[in-house]
Amino acid sequence: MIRKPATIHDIANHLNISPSTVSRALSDHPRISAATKKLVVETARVLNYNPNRLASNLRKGAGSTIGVVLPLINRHFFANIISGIEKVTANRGFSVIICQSSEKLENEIESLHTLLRNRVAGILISLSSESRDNSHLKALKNSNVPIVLFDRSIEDPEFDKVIINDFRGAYLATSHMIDQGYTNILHFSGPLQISTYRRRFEGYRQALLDRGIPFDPKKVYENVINREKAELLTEELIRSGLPMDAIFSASDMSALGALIRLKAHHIKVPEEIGVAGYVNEPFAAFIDPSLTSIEQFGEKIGIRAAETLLKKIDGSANPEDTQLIEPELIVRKSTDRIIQQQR
Amino acid sequence: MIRKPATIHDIANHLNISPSTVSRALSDHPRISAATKKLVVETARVLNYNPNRLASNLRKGAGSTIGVVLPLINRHFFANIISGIEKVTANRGFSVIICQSSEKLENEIESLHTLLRNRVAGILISLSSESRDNSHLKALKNSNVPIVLFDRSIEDPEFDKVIINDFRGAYLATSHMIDQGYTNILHFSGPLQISTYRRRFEGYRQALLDRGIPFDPKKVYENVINREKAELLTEELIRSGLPMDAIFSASDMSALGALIRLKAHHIKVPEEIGVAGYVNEPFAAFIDPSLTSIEQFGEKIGIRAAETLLKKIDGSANPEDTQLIEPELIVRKSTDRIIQQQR
DNA sequence: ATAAGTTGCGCAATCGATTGCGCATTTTTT
DNA sequence: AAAAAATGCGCAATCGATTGCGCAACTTAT
Repeated sequence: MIRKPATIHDIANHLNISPSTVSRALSDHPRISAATKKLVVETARVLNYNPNRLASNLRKGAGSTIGVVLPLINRHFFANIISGIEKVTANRGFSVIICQSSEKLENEIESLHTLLRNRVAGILISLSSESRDNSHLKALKNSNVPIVLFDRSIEDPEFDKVIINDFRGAYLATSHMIDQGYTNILHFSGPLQISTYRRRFEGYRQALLDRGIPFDPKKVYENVINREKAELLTEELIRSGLPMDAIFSASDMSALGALIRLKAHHIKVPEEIGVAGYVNEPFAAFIDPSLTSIEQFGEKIGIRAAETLLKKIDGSANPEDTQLIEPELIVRKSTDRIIQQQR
Repeated sequence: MIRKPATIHDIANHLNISPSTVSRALSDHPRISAATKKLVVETARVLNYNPNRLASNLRKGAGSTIGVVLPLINRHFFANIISGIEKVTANRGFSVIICQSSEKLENEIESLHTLLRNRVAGILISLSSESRDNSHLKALKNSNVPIVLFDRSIEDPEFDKVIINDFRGAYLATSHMIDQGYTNILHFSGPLQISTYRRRFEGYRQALLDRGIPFDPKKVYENVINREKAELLTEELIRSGLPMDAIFSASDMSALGALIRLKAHHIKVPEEIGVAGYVNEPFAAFIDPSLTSIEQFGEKIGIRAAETLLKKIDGSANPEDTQLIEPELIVRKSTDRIIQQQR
C-alpha cells in the first residue's frame, strides 16, 4: 500500500484545528496551550508524522544540512574526518551531504554547485591537489554560505580553517631521530609547492638546525610520495653508497618503500638505519619493523571543523581564523634503537 | 555583501517574461521557442542562477538525494563502498546523505527518520551488528521509499540486496590452503549468528568436505574477531601443542594476531604453518609475511547497490532480489609454501 | 466596572519551482 | 477560405511548513 507521509494538515484535520497551530505546537510556541500541544504531539505520533525538511528549509531559507567536499573518501585519514563530522552534526540535528572531488578541480567546483543547489547551511571543504586557483572559493564568499576549510587549505586569512601543525609533526619526528643518535637524516618529501609537504620540510629543517646539525638541501628528495618511487630511490641510494643513517619520509607509503628495499639489502632497521613515516596509516603498526609515524587525529579534525562551522552557522561565535591541530609522534621500532624493542 | 541566490523570478523580471516560461525553458520544454530558451539560459548564467533543490524537490514530491546508512565510515571496506556509491550518484545528479549508525540499532533507526525527513529518493543501508529485529525496515516498506540493502542484510526476500558471496570466499581460501598441502586447518571465526561469519564458516567446511578432509567442529573457534583475542588464542594453541598446520581466519585482524604470536615463537609462516585472513585490509600486503586474504571489492558493491537503487527509483527495472558479488582470493606469502616467495 | 494586558488560535502570505489549463497567434490541413 | 492543429506563453494552484498580524475570550489592573 502506497501512502504519502503525513503532513501538519493531516494532524490539523484530525483535531479540527489549523495547521498553524499544529506547527506552533510542534515547535513549542509559548502561545499554544499545554493541552493542545499534548494532543498535537500525540496524534503526530499516531499518524507517524515526520516533518518535511524540504518544506521547512525552503520556508526558513536553508537550514539543516551541511555539505562536505573532500578529495577522496576511501582514505583512512579522510574517512576518519567524515566520521568526526558526522558525530558532531548528527547530535545537532544536521544531515551531511558528502561529495568527492577525486582530486579534480572540476569535480570540486561541481560539488560546490550541488551543495549550493541543496541550500546547505554551511560547507566543509578540503581542497583537491589540483586546486591552485581559488576563485571558486572566493565566489562562495559572497553567496553568504558559511565555510570552513580543513586539512588542505589556502593561505587566505579570509577563510576559517582547521589544519594540522605539519611543521610540528615533522619537527617532532626529526628531533626524535636525532635523540636516537641519527645524524645523517634524509628527507623524502612530496611536491614542495603543496603547503602540507612544504611545512613538513620546514619542520625537518628547523629541527636539524636547532640541534646544531647542518641542513643540506641535497638530502631532501622531492616528489617521493608513493611506495614505488620510494623503492626506486632507496635502491639507488643504497647502490650509490651515499652516507646516511636515517630517512624521514613525509608519508607512510614511501617510508614503507624504503623499508622494503633496506630489508632486501639486509640493512638493519633501526640499528643501522632509522626510518620514520607520516600520517600513521593503520598498517604502520603491523609491518615489521613497525613504523614510527605521526598521528594526525583525523576524527578530531572533523569534530573541530564541524563545531567551528556550526558556530558560524548559528552566529554564536566568530571563531579564530586558523585552528591548529597538534599531531603526535608515535614511536615504534623503526627508529627505536636506544631502548631497543624493550617493552 | 550579502546576496540571496537568484531565482527564476529574477530571471523572469530581467526578461519581462513569466516564471513559468523560465522554468520550462530551463527544463527544455518543447512548447518554448528556441529563442526564449537561449535568452533564459544566458541570463541564468549571468545572474549566477542555481536552481533551488529544496523548492524543486518539494514540488515534485522528493527527488534528488539518496540516503546511505552504514555501521562505520572509517573502515576501509565501508569507505570504499561510499566511494563507489558517490561515483554513481554524482553522475546522475543525485546527492548523497551519509549517516553512521556506529553499530547501534538506535542510531540506525534515527538515521532512517532523518533520511525520511529529508524526503530522500531512496535508501541504501547496511545493518548495524545490533540489528536483529527488522521492524524498522519493514516499516520503511509502506513508506514507499525504494531501499536496497548492501553487505549486512537480512534474509527477507522482500528486500533487494547486494551482498558478498562469503561462502565462496571462504571456500576459495580453504581450497587454496589445501592445495598448498595444509591438512589440519583451524578456523578463527566471528559470532556465528551473524550471517557473514556463518557463511564463511560454511564455505570453510564445505571446502574441507569436498577435498575429503574430515570436518572437525573443535577446530572452529568462535568470536575471535580482533587481534587481541587472536593473540591470546594462538598463544594458548601453541602452548597446548594442539596439532595444526594452518589457520584460516574470518578477519585480517585476527589473522594478524595469529601471525604475531607464531612469529614470537619462531614458527615459520608459511613453511610450518599457513595463515590466511579475510577482507584484504590495506595492511595485508605490507606485513611480513604478507597475508593471503579475500578481496571483497567494496567499491564495486557500492556501485552495484547504487545502480540498483537508481533503477528502482526511476522504475526502469525491477532488479533481482539478491545480487551476489564474487570475492577474489589474493594469494600472498603467508600461505605460499609451494612456489615459495619466488617472483 | 472599565481599561489594559494576556492567552489561544486562525488567516493568509511566503519560500522557489513546477505544471494543468487556457488563451491568443501562427501554421497546416481540407 | 474555413476548420483544425500546432506554437508560445501566462495564470494560478500546488508542494508542506512557517510566521506576522489580527481577533476573540479571558484575566488582571485601576
